[in-house]
Amino acid sequence: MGTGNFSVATRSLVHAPHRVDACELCAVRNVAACAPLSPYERRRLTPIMTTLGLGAQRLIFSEGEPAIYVFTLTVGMIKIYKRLPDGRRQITGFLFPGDFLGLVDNRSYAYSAETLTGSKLCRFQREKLEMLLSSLPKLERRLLGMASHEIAAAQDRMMLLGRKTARERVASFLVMLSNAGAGTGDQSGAIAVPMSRSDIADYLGLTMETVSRCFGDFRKRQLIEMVDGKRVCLLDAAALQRVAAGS
Amino acid sequence: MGTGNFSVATRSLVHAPHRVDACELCAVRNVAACAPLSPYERRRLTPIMTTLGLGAQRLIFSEGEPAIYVFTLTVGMIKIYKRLPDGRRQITGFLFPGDFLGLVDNRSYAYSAETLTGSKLCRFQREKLEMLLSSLPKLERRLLGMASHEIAAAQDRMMLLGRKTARERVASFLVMLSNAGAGTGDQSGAIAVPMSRSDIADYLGLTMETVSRCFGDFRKRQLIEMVDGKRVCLLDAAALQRVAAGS
DNA sequence: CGGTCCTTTGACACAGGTCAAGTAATGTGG
DNA sequence: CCACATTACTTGACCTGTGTCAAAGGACCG
Repeated sequence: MGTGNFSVATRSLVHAPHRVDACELCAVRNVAACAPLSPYERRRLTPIMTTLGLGAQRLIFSEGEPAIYVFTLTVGMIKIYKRLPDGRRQITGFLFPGDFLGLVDNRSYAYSAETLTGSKLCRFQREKLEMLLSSLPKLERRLLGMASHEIAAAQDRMMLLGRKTARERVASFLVMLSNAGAGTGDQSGAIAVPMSRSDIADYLGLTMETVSRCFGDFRKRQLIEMVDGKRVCLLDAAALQRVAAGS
Repeated sequence: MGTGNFSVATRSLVHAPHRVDACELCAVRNVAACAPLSPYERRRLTPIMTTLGLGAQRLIFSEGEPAIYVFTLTVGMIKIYKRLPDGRRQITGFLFPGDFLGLVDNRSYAYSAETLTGSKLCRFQREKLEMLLSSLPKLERRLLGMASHEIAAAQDRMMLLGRKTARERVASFLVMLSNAGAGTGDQSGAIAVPMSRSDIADYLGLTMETVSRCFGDFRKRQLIEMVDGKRVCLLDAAALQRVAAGS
C-alpha cells in the first residue's frame, strides 16, 4: 500500500518510483506542469489520507451517496457509471493508476464506482481536503489540470457516442486501452482487457452482442488477435487507429 | 460591454446586478461557494482582459488553433463542437451567459466555438491568466468548481448519447434549455431556441429529421407548443421531465 | 463432471437514418 | 410592399445498422 509499485511508476510521468506516502496526488498522468508535491505538502496530506486495498468487482461508492471521500487509484482498474431509473447503464469512464475519482459538484457522488481488478486506492476526507486546498496551491493547480484533462476526454467520448459507428467505437476503445494501459499488458505486446463485454458495451453505448461481433470482425480482418478472453493483441494498431478516427 | 445587464444578472447567483468590470469570472452559475472577486483581484485581471461583441453565427475559435485566449460569455448563446475528418460533427455543449470557454488541456483548443445569437464575451490572455492564478486563489477555486460542474454535465450527456432514445434526448434537451435559459425566454413562458434543427441534432447525436419528428410528436401530444420557429412553450414540463429522465 | 456464467453466433425486428418532396419562413432587389 | 430566390423545416416512404431474442459453445469452479 502506498508502495511505489511498478504500475504507479510506469504511469507516473513526474517522479522516480521511490516510496511516497501522499504519492497518489503526484501520480497524475497526462497533465502538463505537474510538479511533485513538496515534503511540506505531503505532511499536510498524510493525516487525512488512508490507503486501502480491494478485490475485483467491489463497489467503492454509489451514485447519490454523500461524497465523504475522494480517491486516487494507485493499482488496478476501475469503472465509473450512471444508471437510468429503469436500469439502463452508461459507463462514463474506465480509470487507471494515477486517476482521481470523487471530485464532485455538489455534496453527493454523481456516479457509482466499482473495481474491475484487484485495486489499491488512496482515500482522502473530501471536506478536509477542500479546506487544505487553499494552503496547497500546487495541489489545487494539479486538480484543475486533471479536471481540464477529464473535460477534454469527456468531449472525445461525446463524439464517440454521438457520431461514431459501432466499429469505430470498438476500435477507439482498443486504441484507448492500448494507450492508457501501456505497461499493464504483458511483454508479448498484448493488452489487458479486464472488463466484460457488457461493460465495454455500456461504455460504448452498444450492446454486448454488437461489441462481440465487432471483435469478431476485427479478428477476421487480422487487426487483432485474442490471446485469451481477457487479453488482446493489436496486430495492426495503425489500421485500428484509422478506423477509430473515423476513416 | 461589461454592463451588468439583465441576462448576466439573472444568471449570476452570487452577487447583485451592479456593474463589475471583471464581472465575467464572477458570473459563475451553479457553483457552490462562489464568492465574488475582491477589488484587488479585479485590478489584477483588468489589464489582461478585453471585452468584445459579436454577431450571430460568428466563429470565435477553431479546433486545433493555438489557445491564446480564454473567454467568458456574458450575453448571448454559443455552441462548441468537434468534427471527425469526414465532417461528422458533435456539438459538445451549448453555452449560456456566465459560462467559461477555452480552458484547455494542452496548448491548443480541443473544439471550435461559434455564436448562435449576438453575443458579448470577455477575453483573457490565457498564459497570463494562468500565471495570475497562483496569486488569485479564489479565482482558481472558482475555475475548479466550474470544471467539476462541467464534468458532471458531460457525464449526463454521455448517459444521454449512449443510452437514451430519440424522444428522451429531445425531451432532455428541452428541459435543459428551459433550466439553463431561465430568463432568456419571454414573459409568456416560452423559451428561446436559437439553434437550428441540425444544431440540435448534432448535439443529441441524431439527425435533423428525427429531431423534427420528435418535436412533431410532442406537439401532437400537447407537451409543447411552437410559438414560432425559434420559440417553444413547454405546456407540460413535468411530463417532459419524466420522458427526459427515461420513464 | 455437471452447473454456472460469459461469450459467440444466427435469425429477425425495429428505431432511427436516408432520400426525396413539399411547405413554411426569411431575405432581397425592385 | 410585393415577386422571387433561398434556406430552413416538416413529412412521407423506404432502408439499414444495430438491437432483440434465442441457442449453442467455452471457460471456470466446486
